[in-house]
Amino acid sequence: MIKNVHGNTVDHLGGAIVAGHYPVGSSIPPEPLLCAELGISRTVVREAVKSLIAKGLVTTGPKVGTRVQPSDAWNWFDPDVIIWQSKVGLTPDFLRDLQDLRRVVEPAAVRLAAQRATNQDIAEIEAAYEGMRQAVEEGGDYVKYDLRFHQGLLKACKNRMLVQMSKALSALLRTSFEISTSRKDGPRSSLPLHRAVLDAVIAKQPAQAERAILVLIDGAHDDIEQVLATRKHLPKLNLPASLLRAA
Amino acid sequence: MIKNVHGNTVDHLGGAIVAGHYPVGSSIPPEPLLCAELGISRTVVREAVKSLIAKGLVTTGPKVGTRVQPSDAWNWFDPDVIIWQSKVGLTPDFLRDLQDLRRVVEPAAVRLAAQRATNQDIAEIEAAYEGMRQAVEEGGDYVKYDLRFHQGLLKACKNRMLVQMSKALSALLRTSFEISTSRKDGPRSSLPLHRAVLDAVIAKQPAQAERAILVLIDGAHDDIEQVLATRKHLPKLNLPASLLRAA
DNA sequence: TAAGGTATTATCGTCATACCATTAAGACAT
DNA sequence: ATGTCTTAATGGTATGACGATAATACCTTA
Repeated sequence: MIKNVHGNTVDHLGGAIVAGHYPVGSSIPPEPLLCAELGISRTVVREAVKSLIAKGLVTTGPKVGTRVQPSDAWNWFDPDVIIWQSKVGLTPDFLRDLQDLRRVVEPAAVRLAAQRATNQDIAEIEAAYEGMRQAVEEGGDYVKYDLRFHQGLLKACKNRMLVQMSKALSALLRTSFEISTSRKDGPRSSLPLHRAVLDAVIAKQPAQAERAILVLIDGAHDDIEQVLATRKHLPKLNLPASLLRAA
Repeated sequence: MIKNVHGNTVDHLGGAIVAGHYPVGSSIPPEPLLCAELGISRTVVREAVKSLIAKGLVTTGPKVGTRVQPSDAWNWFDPDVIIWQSKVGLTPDFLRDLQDLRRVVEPAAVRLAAQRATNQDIAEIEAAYEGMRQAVEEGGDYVKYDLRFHQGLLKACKNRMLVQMSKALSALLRTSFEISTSRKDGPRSSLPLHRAVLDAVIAKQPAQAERAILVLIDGAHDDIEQVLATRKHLPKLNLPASLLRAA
């Protein structure tokens, strides 16, 4: 953590921008200032800014400085952008967008997975399921295997775009899973739902698999809604840092 | 073209990587070599590489050099990556991935649009439709307005992620539209289908809108399949450069 | 006074050089 | 044959200089 100057700088600036620290359309401090503030050389600042440009967060130009782009120009599927947004707080808007996305992507993905999954894919998902089952019965990291289960599904549909999305979704999935897990008998009750999805995929029954995962997703959706409702007095929902390290 | 050294360098390297010029997992030439080959300073090379890292194309490390990442680690929703892939040739695989994606995203987006579109959104889509109609009857750039029509729909669903996707999809949409347009009475016959989608959105009938756009998509899908079949002897389908400038 | 062109200046863009840090690979010893 | 050490290749960081560009201020002129 003490080294990695470039990575830290990108994180710092990207996080600050996503956090709304710099108003959209305005310029962030000029390069020399950033050098001084962060105690780094101009080289690092410039390379960090280049990374931010590639992620669509800013544009640059002589005399105009480095300007923050409107948020709909950002590359919202960039894992870093998702992480930063998660860190600054999962606003209801952001959660709704991600829930929409999940409801769009996952059913379609399992439909494809039921048609295209290889034995290898199925073995991996089965292993993840086994991990979940063990976590319920003997204790263990349930969320970890839950994540692996869903990412296995996304991977099994053999579509690069959808696989890419699984990375972006992972932040939401973690949140979603953490919330579900923290509720009463979450894991134990959702285990059979997962089993149903997996069985349908193994049986190559796309429609059935889609129905099964919709149950799962809508359940998670309800959980999140409830938690948001009870925390409505808070402007935003902060995640423990531990949730954000895995993407 | 004579200036913009950084942009040109990113394009050059990114294009070469996506084109498979450097085998996955191997290293691209060391920085000093690239400086010599491209006649640029090391600063530019390094900043370009940082951009490529941000797009997920490569990783770097001392002694190991700059290594090309496997293609499923790339940020496939980055407009540049899409452009480069389009330039190198739309392989059947890539087209299939994009078709899948379109079939997943657009129906869902239209469903949401039918629920959330503002009058402003509808006015824009209506204007695009009017452009299409005029292009059919009096001649004009049909594809331009077709694109605008579909992007208007994506925009109307008020979801940042889906809007983002519209940018990535635009390369495919252009191809798709160009192909459809080049077939018999494509535009004239698809005009009423577009009208049906728009009417359903205006009437706030999500299910109906979804059905309507599925007809549209599957029609385009068939057209592309046919064109691919007749060109099967070609390893890839090259696009005219003129199609690639708009993303 | 108002309008338009010109000079100034702030800021990024590019280049060049030097030195540091990391690590893969090969030499060496056990 | 295996583990350890040295080393050299490569990227990482720092610094300084100059060019290019666009916003701003200023100055000229009608």
